[in-house]
Order: sequence, then C-alpha cells, then structure tokens
Amino acid sequence: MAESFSSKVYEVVRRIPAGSVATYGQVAALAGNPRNARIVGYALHENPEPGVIPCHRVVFRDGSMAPGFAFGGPERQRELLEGEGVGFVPPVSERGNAGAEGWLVDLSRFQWQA
DNA sequence: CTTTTGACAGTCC
DNA sequence: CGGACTGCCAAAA
Repeated sequence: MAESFSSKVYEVVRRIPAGSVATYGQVAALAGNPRNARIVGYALHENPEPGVIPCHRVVFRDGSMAPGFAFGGPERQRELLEGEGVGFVPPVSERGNAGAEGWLVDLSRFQWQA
C-alpha cells in the first residue's frame, strides 16, 4: 500500500502487546529503517489516533520517556505501563527522591520481542 | 528543487 | 562517568 514510513510506524507501534515496551530504534527497525528512530518519535508526536496508538509503550533506548509526553505527564505514563504489567525501576536510586522523572523501564525484561 | 527541523542513537573526549 | 556532537532519514515549507 505504499504507505509512507511514518504511516508504517503507526502500524508497528499498534502491534506492541500490552505489558511490553519498544524502543524508538526497534520500532524504526521494524518499520524498515533502524536509523529512523527520530522519524518514529516525530511520527508518534503527531499522534493521529490517541487512545489507539500506545505512545506510552514506546520509550528511549535507555528506557526513559519522551520530554514532551502528550498523555498528561511522565507520571501518567508510568501509571499506564505499570497497569499493563510493566515494571519500572529507579535510575540508580538516589535516596527517596522518587519523582516520576528518572524512572526507567526495565528493558532487560519488558522490551518487546517481535 | 533546496533548506530546516525533529518524542533518537551512537560515539568521542 | 558525564556531557556534547555528529550522523541518519524523512516530511513540510
């Protein structure tokens, strides 16, 4: 169907199962170009179908999330992923200052395996 | 057709 | 170890 690359990104992100997360680079690779991680983020930023495209399941290669999350805040994303069974882990745990920011998804155990 | 920008990623110092 | 830079590719103006 000759979809543009960004269109393909939506398809891939949509196929991410609940309880798993994928990195921009992985989605880009599944879309056909592992170097297009930025295009993936840009495409998701458009978020043409909120509620249908689980942008919150797409995180950085480090397991962190986008700076301008469009769901209501980084804390919201953590809650959504935890609700799906995804476990979060503090970056390195500096005392109890556990704000919503700094939390990373345990990619070692929750990264989506196509 | 050329230029600019962009939810990244990997490498260098 | 941490911070900064570049590289890559695509869509929009």
